Amino acid sequence: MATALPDLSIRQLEYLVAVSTEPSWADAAARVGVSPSALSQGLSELERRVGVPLFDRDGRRRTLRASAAPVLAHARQVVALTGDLADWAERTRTGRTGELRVGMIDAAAVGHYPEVLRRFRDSHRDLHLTLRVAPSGELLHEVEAGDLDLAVVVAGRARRGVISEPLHTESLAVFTPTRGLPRSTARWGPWVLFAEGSHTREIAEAALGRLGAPTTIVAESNQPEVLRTMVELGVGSTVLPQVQAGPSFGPGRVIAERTLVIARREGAAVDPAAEILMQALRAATPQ
Amino acid sequence: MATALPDLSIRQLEYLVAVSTEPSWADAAARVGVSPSALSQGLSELERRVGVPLFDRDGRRRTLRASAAPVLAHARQVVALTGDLADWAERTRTGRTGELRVGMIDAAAVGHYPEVLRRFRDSHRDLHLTLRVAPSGELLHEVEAGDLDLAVVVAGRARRGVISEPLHTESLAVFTPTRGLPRSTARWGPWVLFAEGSHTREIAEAALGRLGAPTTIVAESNQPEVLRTMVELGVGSTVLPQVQAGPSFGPGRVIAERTLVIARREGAAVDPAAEILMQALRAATPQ
DNA sequence: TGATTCAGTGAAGGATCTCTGAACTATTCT
DNA sequence: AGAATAGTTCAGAGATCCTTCACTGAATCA
Repeated sequence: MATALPDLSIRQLEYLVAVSTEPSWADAAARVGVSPSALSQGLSELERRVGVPLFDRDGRRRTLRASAAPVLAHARQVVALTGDLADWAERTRTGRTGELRVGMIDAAAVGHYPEVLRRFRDSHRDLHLTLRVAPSGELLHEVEAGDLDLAVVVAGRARRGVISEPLHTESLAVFTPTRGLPRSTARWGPWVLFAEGSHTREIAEAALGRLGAPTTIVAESNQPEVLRTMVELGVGSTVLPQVQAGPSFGPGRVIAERTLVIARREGAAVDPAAEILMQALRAATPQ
Repeated sequence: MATALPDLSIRQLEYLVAVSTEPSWADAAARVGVSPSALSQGLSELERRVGVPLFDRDGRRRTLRASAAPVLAHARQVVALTGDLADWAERTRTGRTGELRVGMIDAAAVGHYPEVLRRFRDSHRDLHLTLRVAPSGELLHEVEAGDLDLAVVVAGRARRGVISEPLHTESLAVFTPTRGLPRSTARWGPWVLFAEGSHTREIAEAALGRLGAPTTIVAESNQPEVLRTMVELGVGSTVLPQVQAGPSFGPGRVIAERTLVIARREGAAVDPAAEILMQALRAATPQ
């Protein structure tokens, strides 16, 4: 039962299979890419470890004994299984199989990287990719909990257990219902901003504070669509990244920057598929 | 397809299985009888060879990732298969399974070693043992052709491709229908002997020639039973080993010796079961 | 808060494996 | 008989694997 298992190497089993298939040992050695000497020694070692005679000597030739059939069958099976495993590993390494859970804030998913996502999805058909779009805070929480392999969020306070890598910096600008902004920042506002807890809102509020503008909030939402509509209706001004302002507004007045980062759970091994997607994200980022 | 297979050692796969079963790596190391360090290094090496991350780091602890499941399944399967192989090897090594083809001349099978055969058969129930009883010449031919693993025959001319080992020497004696043998060897005979081609007949004829006895043959058979009956009927005298003369005759006059040998095919690996039977034969031989 | 213990890692060193290349031997071919 | 073929053995280089020992991070205890 709990017999110590003989430490047969896959290599030796391959030798055995090769010898059983090829006409001569020299051919077999060539097939497994090794010198005839190594093959000979390896098979002697295999025989020693199994502890049962496997070959008959016919002059200088060694031939497989009939009684070695079970060993040969074992070798074939293990070699085949290892081949399957190698295939699986190769697919996993190239991100062509497995599972990948990605989180992105809406600006990343819809504004900056929709093409990257589409291409990645296309070229990894068998990869089970799930994309979750939510505000940074929520996504970071899920990364921390191990529910996401990867997330693109707005940089904020460092969060323990999560490491992040800067990806893209963009400016935040003020957009107003009227044609221009008042000269005096004291007459800016009131505001229609992202909801409490949003990193971008924190950045905007801090910037407005520095500029001496009042920070009266008259409406909030996490949907930029909603914010834009409010502005169009004249409810107030908003602070948005360019990509989310849409074409109906002018260029806007830049008041701050925000940085998108790739966040991953600390200590988690980097899944090959995640690595590939990260490469693609970096490559698709201007500058 | 023809991807080079990673040379995963059975050892490393055992480590993986142990780690998946035991609560801590230290326990796992103890179970496979190795230092924690060796286990740690072995698993790192396994991970490197598979080329896919298998563990997550949780502080100083490493835990199996869910995505490593296929590797673990592979490891379990290969370890189980290797266990089966080890069992088979153990059974084969102790002669408890497999096949063994043995040849014996009748004197050996019926006279000298019936008990050895019975005991061997009893203690190796699952061994497929076939026993062929025939004259030495035929048996040697079959040994040479690889149809027998082992034969007990009368020593004769060396035959190429067959090696033999002396087992037992016994005397050949003359048995006559009358109470005694004539003084003069010239009046011995006529003879009832083993058939042409028998080693024992050759030995007997040579001995009779040396003694100056006539070698007129009046009957021949390979069955000692037949020879004995002929002698009882007064057809002639015979030359037999003691064991085949039977109790109805006196001690007989010793005129020669013959040697029983164990013959095996040259170059053929010694089957463990054959080795065990040979031991038993040697042990059962007096002197 | 700091000491202690536990689980695992990393480096050094030695034993063992396993490969290559070269010399060698038995067999087969011509 | 001599050459060619097939396989083995040997010595040595390099890889691998294991042990010991020192160490770190985390958890626990006081």
